[in-house]
Amino acid sequence: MRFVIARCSVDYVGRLTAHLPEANRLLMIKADGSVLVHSDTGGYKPLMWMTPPCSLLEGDDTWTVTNKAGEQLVISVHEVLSDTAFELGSDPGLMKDGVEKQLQALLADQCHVLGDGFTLVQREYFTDIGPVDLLCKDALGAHVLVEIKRVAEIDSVEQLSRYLQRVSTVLGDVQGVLAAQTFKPQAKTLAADRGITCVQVDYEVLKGMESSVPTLF
Amino acid sequence: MRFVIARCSVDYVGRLTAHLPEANRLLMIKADGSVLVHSDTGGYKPLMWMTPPCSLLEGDDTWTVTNKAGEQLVISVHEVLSDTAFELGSDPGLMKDGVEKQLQALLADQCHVLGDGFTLVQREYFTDIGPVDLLCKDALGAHVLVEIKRVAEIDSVEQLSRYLQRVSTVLGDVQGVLAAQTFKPQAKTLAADRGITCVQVDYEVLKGMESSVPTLF
DNA sequence: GTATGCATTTCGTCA
DNA sequence: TGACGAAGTGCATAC
Repeated sequence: MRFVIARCSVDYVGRLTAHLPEANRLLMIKADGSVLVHSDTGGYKPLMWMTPPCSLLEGDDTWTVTNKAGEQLVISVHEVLSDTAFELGSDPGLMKDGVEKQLQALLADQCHVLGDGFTLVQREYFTDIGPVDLLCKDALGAHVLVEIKRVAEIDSVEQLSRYLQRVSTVLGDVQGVLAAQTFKPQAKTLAADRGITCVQVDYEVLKGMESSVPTLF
Repeated sequence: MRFVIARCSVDYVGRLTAHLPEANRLLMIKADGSVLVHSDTGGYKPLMWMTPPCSLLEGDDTWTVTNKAGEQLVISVHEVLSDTAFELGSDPGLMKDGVEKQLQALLADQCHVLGDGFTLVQREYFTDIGPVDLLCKDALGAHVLVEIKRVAEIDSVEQLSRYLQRVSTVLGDVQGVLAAQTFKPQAKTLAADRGITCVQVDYEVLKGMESSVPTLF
């Protein structure tokens, strides 16, 4: 990885055009060829960048970064304050826990929390417009489609509505359940309007319940 | 801005939990307090980060970054390979051209490209479920709602559908037009199903047409 | 402060 | 490769 501190102006021409006036910034060139232009504020996101694969043509005082699609980052380097490089080696990558897939796995195991007497028929039930997170049956044996989100927004209700409409032509009358850790007010309102049940779930509680099962015996 | 090259392991506990095993990485501490952990690959996005406002507590070999919500980034620094800092000063910020707002302005001026004899009634027409990009009238004087996207996806159709349903109670029968530079197939299909017209627009052409008008006289 | 929608979204997965 | 959905989405803006 190479770090250049430079007084520079930058232009991006690609999906949009953008211009950065002259100022001191960090230019970061990664081993994979990607280039990031960072300022001292506005964490996380670079002011401008080019994602790999791309190539850097380093001229006398103009650097040009080009990718496959022909998008360009043109950096005019007016003064170099520092130019250093380090060999970092490859990164082992990171482990995540708590995202939607985990929630889906937990709810597949414990779908009774979604409704009284609910049993799992299938996880990732595929329709021709996409996969439904869970297909369950309620206590009376009627089918239930379950959509799982970390945060349920209005789009989640629309998505489940489409599934319900689609699946009803195959399975007949089907209920809908939207399960999430948090619900946006609009989502709750629209869900109620569509006859969709909202079930708030707690990831930590679900995880605790699951881990308690194997340790009990 | 401070740059530390270090052999470190990192843990994030917040909206999810994540762990980075020991490896050489760049730790970037910005003037606004934000902390970014970058590896030598995977451009643009840091492996882990904390966005401002947040505070860094620098212990002997453990750095702890905490934000208002109580989320934490815990960095175990095993070996520091480099530790430098630069005063970059504030950034003048960047100029953008070509995003949705620009497209909206251009189409407001040239709404005839959206349909024969279309005239603009109002830009950013506010409804109680949100603003409609353009309210137009067609050649016959009937109202038309226009939703503008750079890329039209299925959600764009849902969004316009909601507006149409809402506005129809006020303005009576209303047509819908979805204008975008590119359309996802699903969006086109659903739009056709809902009786919504899709109009593909070219940003460069619109811009050329607009700039030609004032220079003609 | 909360809610809403855009983003050069980026990023993964799967057909 | 293209399409689709999630993201610790981040981020600006309107209410």
